[in-house]
This record gives sequence, C-alpha cells and structure tokens, in this order.
Amino acid sequence: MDQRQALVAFGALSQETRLHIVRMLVVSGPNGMAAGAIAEKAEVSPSNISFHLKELERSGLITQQRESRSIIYTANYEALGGLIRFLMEDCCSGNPQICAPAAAVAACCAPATKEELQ
Amino acid sequence: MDQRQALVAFGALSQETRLHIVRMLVVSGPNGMAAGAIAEKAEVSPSNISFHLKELERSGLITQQRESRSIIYTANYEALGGLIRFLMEDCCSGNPQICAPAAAVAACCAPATKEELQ
DNA sequence: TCCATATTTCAATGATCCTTGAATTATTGA
DNA sequence: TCAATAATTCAAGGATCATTGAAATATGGA
Repeated sequence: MDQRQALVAFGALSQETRLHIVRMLVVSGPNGMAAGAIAEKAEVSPSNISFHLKELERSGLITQQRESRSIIYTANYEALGGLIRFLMEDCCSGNPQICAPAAAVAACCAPATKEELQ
Repeated sequence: MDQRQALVAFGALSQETRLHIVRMLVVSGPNGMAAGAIAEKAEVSPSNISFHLKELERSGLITQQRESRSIIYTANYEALGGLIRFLMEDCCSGNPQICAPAAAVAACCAPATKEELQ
C-alpha cells in the first residue's frame, strides 16, 4: 500500500455509510454480502449504496463478484491490513509510543509472538 | 477513540498536504514544528497551511501551543495510536487475518512481546 | 509607540462529494 | 419472449472542501 492508495482508503473510510459497510463486510467474512442485503441492513437506498460500494471498491478495501442475479461484496483483508501497516510504519514512522498500544491489540487477536514473527 | 472521532480522523488524513503534515510532525517529535516551518517544508502558503492545521487540530491528531510569536504544532501520539487501535479492533473486529501483518510491524518497533502486554 | 514577524481569519471561487429518483442493464424463471 | 428481481448508471441538486489573496490579530523588539 503506497501513499496514494492510503489517501484514497482514508477518504473511503471517512464517510459514515462506507465505514458501516466495511465493518459489516469484515464481520460477514469470506462469504461476503449481496448489495441488496447491505442496503437493507444499512438502511440506505439501492442507488446510494451502489455509489458507496463503487467508492469502496475504487479504494481497494472491498471486492465484488457476481453470483447469479446478485453482486457479492467482500472485505479485502489484505488491503485493510496494508492500511493499518501504512498507518503504523509509513505515517507514524514505526514510533513505539504510537505503535505499542496497537501492538497490545494485535497481540490479543494475532496468534504469533514477537519472536515467531521475526 | 469512538467512531465519530475516527470518521473525522480518516477525513483529516485523506488529504495529501495534511498527511504530509502529520508525517513531518511525527518525525519531528515532542518538540514539534512552528506553523511557518511546516508551511515552508510542505511548500504551501501560510493561509493554506493554517486551514489544514486547523482541520488536523479539530480531528485531534495534532495539538498546538503558542511559543512567543510562533505557534508550535505537535503530533498527538495518543490519538494516532487510538486511530490504529480503532482500525484494528473496532473496524476490523480484531480479525487475525487483518491484524497479524500489523502485529509483525508492531513487534518490530514496540519493545514488548505478547506475554509482557497481557 | 511603531514596526516587523508569525499566524489566523475572511470572503470568494472552483472543485469534489453526497443524495435522490428515474432510467438502464443483467440475470433468471415461467 | 415476457415479467420479475438485483443492481448500476445518469443527471440534477445541494452540501462540503480546498485554494487564493487581502485584511486582521498577536507578539516582541527598537
């Protein structure tokens, strides 16, 4: 993830409906959700959800694939991880004061210790 | 950092000049930089840099304090860490697939291991 | 007090973004 | 083929954002 991508990704996440969509898709996992289901759950009109899904896809944070009449959207875990990495490493220069609290969170959900990752 | 703050922070980081400012302030450390020095280094007009600094302060990612004639801006490490934490924990639900690569980065710059943090 | 320095505020302009509803495209089943 | 479902595209509008230059504010020194 380079700076240009990160700028677009930050812009994508700076809108309430879009942040909501991303959170739903992360939770929904690899199966993803159809555009209609997203619209219904987010209580947004089909045309409006389509606008935001397009924006999120442009940012690379989600991907789409057609499945019969529906279009299934899925969170792009790699891109999301890349954005977190950009924020820690590039933007914050790996500053320990900033990254340490993040490391605590990461340690709780990630299976590996510091040693195992080096 | 709650969702409303995160939305504002993402918006703040989605603009090239502002992302540049944050990166400079992180590197410059606790001493921070005067508005004029930021403007000069970023090659942006004083009035324009003031606009962006105000936006960044509103987001909580930087803080200001007057020092004689200058106004010194400093990166808010806590807020930056909070944003990373939000992205990993709230937005991505602590998903290991997303957070593991981030954990690797954190392990490199943070002094603590998983065990030490629990 | 007067001037220079450092920065912000303000108004105006153009650009981008968000929302809405109508029209369009794509797919499936009768 | 025809109708129904699922989603996107398009045009129009209002709202927000970014940039500019001029004017205003705050501070420190002669």
